[in-house]
Amino acid sequence: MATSTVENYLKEILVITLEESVSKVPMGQVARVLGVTPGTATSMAKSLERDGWIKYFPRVGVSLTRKGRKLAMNMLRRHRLLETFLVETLGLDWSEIHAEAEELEHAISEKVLEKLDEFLGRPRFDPHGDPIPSKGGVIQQPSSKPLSEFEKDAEIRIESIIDQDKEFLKFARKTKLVPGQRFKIIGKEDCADSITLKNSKGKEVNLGFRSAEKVLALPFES
Amino acid sequence: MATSTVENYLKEILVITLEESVSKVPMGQVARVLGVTPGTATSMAKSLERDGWIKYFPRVGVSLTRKGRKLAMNMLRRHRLLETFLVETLGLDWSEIHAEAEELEHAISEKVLEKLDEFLGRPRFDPHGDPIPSKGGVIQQPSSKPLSEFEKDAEIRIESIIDQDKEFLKFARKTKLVPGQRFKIIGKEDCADSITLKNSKGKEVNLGFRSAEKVLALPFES
DNA sequence: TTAAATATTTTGACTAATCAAAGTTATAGT
DNA sequence: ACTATAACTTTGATTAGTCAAAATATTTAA
Repeated sequence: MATSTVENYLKEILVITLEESVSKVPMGQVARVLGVTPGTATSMAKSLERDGWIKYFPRVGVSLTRKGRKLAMNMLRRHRLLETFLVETLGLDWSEIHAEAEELEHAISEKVLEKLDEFLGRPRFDPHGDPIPSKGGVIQQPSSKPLSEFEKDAEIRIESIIDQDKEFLKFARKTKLVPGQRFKIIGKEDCADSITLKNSKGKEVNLGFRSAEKVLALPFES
Repeated sequence: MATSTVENYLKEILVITLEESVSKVPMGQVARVLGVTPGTATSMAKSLERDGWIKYFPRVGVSLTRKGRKLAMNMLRRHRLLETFLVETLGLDWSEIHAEAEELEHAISEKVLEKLDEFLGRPRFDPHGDPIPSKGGVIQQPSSKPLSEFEKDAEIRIESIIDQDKEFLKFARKTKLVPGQRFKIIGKEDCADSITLKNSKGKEVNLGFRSAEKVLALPFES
């Protein structure tokens, strides 16, 4: 049986894998999201590999095995169902549910989770708009489309960047135009070939249509 | 902050203290209820004393400090509120809620607990009929006594079931021998160690004295 | 009252998870 | 291409919680 520390490592690795569409997650990133020193992450990676949860590629990163991915998906399901419960049923504030679910997800049994799912009416998205994996670990990603196809005022979440151009990727990174980030389309001028985005901190980004076609995004329900 | 191991030790010490009306709980009993070896219980007792949760009297036993009792009461509150939620809201079976609550009680925050209490309508008794301590740690004990101590022809209302044994709880549920139910004692044979109850629908239940001692009831005036 | 049984404590060892700090390797920018 | 910086790994230490088995104390019963 996995400890809750193991569950956390696997879940975070999965989340990064999904959000950034990568197969190997570098140790530095693992350490950062888990709030541990790099050395801790490295030694944990070895234990996780020993127990068959991940593959560890020294100085490169880690990827989930099938077994690890299955457990991680299950954690994500728990987390998102719990967040839904906390908002829908208990009326907690949007900003506080993450930390709460983070604790509860390790304690709730499969049986209680099932009952909770049923009680909530088998929701397919959590309060953040993220999809809730099914019991079998299948996650239904709503199909994404290029930024250029969204309308003004749409709220979106970046899904992926098609382009491999180094300059553009640098720009994208600098402006936080990376997978997982949320924006609102506050301006769209077809005649001027321009789209303006704004993130939650009020920062604005301008893109031409040619660039906007290279950025895939999902509609986001708040 | 107390780890969940600490929380468990304190809660179990409190439960024994309440159930047996003793002030010091011997280490052997602590070890038994927590499922650890005696040596482990002893070394844990020292840590708990070092951190001010209990007083440890070598070769005699342990008692809770004020600080320890406060935390233990809070754990009992969590446990019983969670059991109530699992039965009332999620419809779990009576016999399975103890183990579930045992896990969740360490993960639920004070804030979520408050919301849960509100959602449930601030119940004062859990599904077993045991009192739920208030937020301040006050517990109201109803003056109930074991079924075995009532006389023939007495009319009673089941108050709580002390035993946690899965088989007995299943039996109790099947025969409606649950908190709130009313019965008349239609037979009591001291020499045969047997008690016979009848409910308002005429259904009869037979219990040996050993089981009857585990069922607390209140005299009921019709 | 003394030996046997029972209860408790001590000792030494182990695992999981962590950190700090030193050592190693890769990357990036002139 | 070479060095400075960033990323990663190793090493040695710590804490919580546990067990097995040996040592000690207490209780019980003959």
